[in-house]
Amino acid sequence: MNSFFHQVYRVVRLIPPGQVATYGQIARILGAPRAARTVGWALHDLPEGSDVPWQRVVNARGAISLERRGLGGAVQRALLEEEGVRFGPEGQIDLAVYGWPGPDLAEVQSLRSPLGGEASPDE
DNA sequence: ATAATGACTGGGG
DNA sequence: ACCCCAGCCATTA
Repeated sequence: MNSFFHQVYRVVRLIPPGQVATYGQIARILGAPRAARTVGWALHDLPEGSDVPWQRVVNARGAISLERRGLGGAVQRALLEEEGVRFGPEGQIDLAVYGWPGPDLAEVQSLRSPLGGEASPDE
């Protein structure tokens, strides 16, 4: 399945340890700048044993959205701290420091294509 | 095909 | 700067 969800997973897998991206940023990379909520849903749909580093995705404020829902946000925070990400007094991450720059423009094209590695000759 | 949902975001009070 | 409200979008029922 080459759904939007799958594309989200591809991008998230590119985020290196010690860095974080926002839902909106992922959406923007995929060409759907207003689909931030859908990105969050994609991660929600993620199975436990997946190889997707879901913990590296936070909201635009640099905070963990899971914590607001009262779920295992502590787990996400612990995983990030293990990677070297430091949290502010309000439990917020300084995106200017730990924010992921994003993939190269060339990478973006392959991310949007049906195949994971090869880019298709459109646009 | 229509309606509801959600790990979001930006703007207004 | 903080809280609240309405918009947005892909997936599901």
